[in-house]
Parts: sequence; C-alpha cells; structure tokens
Amino acid sequence: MSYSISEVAKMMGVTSSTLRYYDQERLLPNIKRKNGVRVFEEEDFKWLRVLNCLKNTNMPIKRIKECVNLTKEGDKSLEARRKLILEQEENILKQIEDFKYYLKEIEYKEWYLNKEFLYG
Amino acid sequence: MSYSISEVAKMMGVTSSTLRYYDQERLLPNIKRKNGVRVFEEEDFKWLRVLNCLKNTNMPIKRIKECVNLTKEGDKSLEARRKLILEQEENILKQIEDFKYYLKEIEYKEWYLNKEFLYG
DNA sequence: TCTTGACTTAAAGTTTACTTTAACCATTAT
DNA sequence: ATAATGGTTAAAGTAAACTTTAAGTCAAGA
Repeated sequence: MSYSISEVAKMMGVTSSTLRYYDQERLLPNIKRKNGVRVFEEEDFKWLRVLNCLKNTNMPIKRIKECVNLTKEGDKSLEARRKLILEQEENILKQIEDFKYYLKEIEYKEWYLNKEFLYG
Repeated sequence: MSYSISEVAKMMGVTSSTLRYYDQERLLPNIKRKNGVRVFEEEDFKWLRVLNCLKNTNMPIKRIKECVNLTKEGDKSLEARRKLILEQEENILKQIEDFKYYLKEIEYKEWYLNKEFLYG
C-alpha cells in the first residue's frame, strides 16, 4: 500500500508543506518518487512516527537530521544511535519532572488565589 | 532588600536582556526605577517565579501578557484569572500525558533497536 | 579628573520551524 | 478540448522569543 503526500499529511496531522519541508531538510530518507511525485510506503510511516515523537519532545530538527545521517551509516552507527535514543529518553523524563514541578507551583498559586494572585 | 537587573538575571537563570525584553513587553508590572535604573524587589520575584512556570510550560508571551492585564483590573478579574490558571494546569497535565506516550514509543523503539532502528 | 563598569534605549539582527507564493506539470472530470 | 485537482520547485515571507549593536548616562574607584 502506498500513499500520496496529502494522505500522509492528514494521517500525521501536519500539512503537505511541512512534509515537503522535512524532505527538503533530508529528514525523510528513502522516500520514493513516481514521475517526480513523492510516494509514501509503510516503511516511511514507521520513521514518521518516530520523527513525530522526537519532534514533539523538543528534539531540534538539526539533531533529528543527525539521527537520519547515523542511520545511513548502517550497523557501525548502532551504538551511537542507542546512545542518542537513551539520551532523548532521559530528556523526556527530565521534561516530565520539570512539568510536574511547575504544575505544583501553579497549583499552589491557584490555592493562594483566594487572597491575591499573580502579583503581590 | 532590592536587586539589580543582573542579579535577578543570574538568580532566574536568564540574561539581563531577556528581563529588559519582558519589561518592554509589559510582562513585569510595577518594576520601580531609581535614576532610570530598574530596581527589583521581593514582590517582583514572586511574579517572576510564576512567569517562569507559565513560560516553561509553553504559555506564549502574548497570553502571559493577558494575565498581567487581568491582574491590573483588580478583584473583578479574579474569576477570569482562576479560570486561566485552571486552564494552564490542564494544559500541563495534557503535556505530561503526551510526553509519557512519546516516551513509551521511544522505549519500544529502543528495544527494537537490536534488529533495526529509525528506519525500516 | 578620568576611566571603568553597569546600567539605559531604540532598532536591527538571529534562529527555528514552518508557511506562502508563484510558476509550473500531469491526471482526471466534464 | 479544457478546466479543475493535486502534485512539483525555489524563493521569499512569517511568528515567536530573544539577542546584539550602537550610542548614551551615571556613580564609584585610581
């Protein structure tokens, strides 16, 4: 089964332009073309789902590009990739902890709201 | 006790320029001046800490400015402010849930890494 | 007195991640 | 046959959140 750019865009919740931009930035390796038209397959989806995770957990596009490049190097980059993914996991955990902290602070502020709020 | 802009910047982990930018955007109400020089007091810190929470949980500066404006309206905006803060709490909870989901996805990818990774 | 360091402003510049535009093909529907 | 639909590119434009620059003020120390 293969899909057009707009179908993929709809499924991933982004615009076609965004996907073209990712392709231009070499974030979508191996995308095939038919008469110059991009054709997305199952393989491409798998990567798009990972890309989505990395992007939404604040990995900059530059860094995502590094991942792609590592992958292109084949097996010899396996260790580097594992390291990178573990790093991002810690990154996410840190962000979750930070958010929990901010939530508590704001909850306190909410409680405090009865008297005064945001200032003073 | 009062502090200079660079002292505050250091304590908050931002640059003086950033604080000036916030002031310019009217995100720091009530900051006093002495001979044209900004003077920060305890009150200002309290708000800076809340500002920090809102900012780091991805509330846009435009929206933070709305908070400031509401506060300036006094008691009659209390309900609006309460609503706003509850909204942001839900916002944070949502972000935490999303992050947990992305973490799981990436953990799965890590496990999967033994065979193939990031693509294919 | 002079110079240094920390402050001030307005305005221009930067970075990231897109988005929009304009001009252009190739199918498909009427 | 022609027009609409959906794809293509390169290049310019946008929004957010700062950052940098340039030119100036002011108080304290040598």
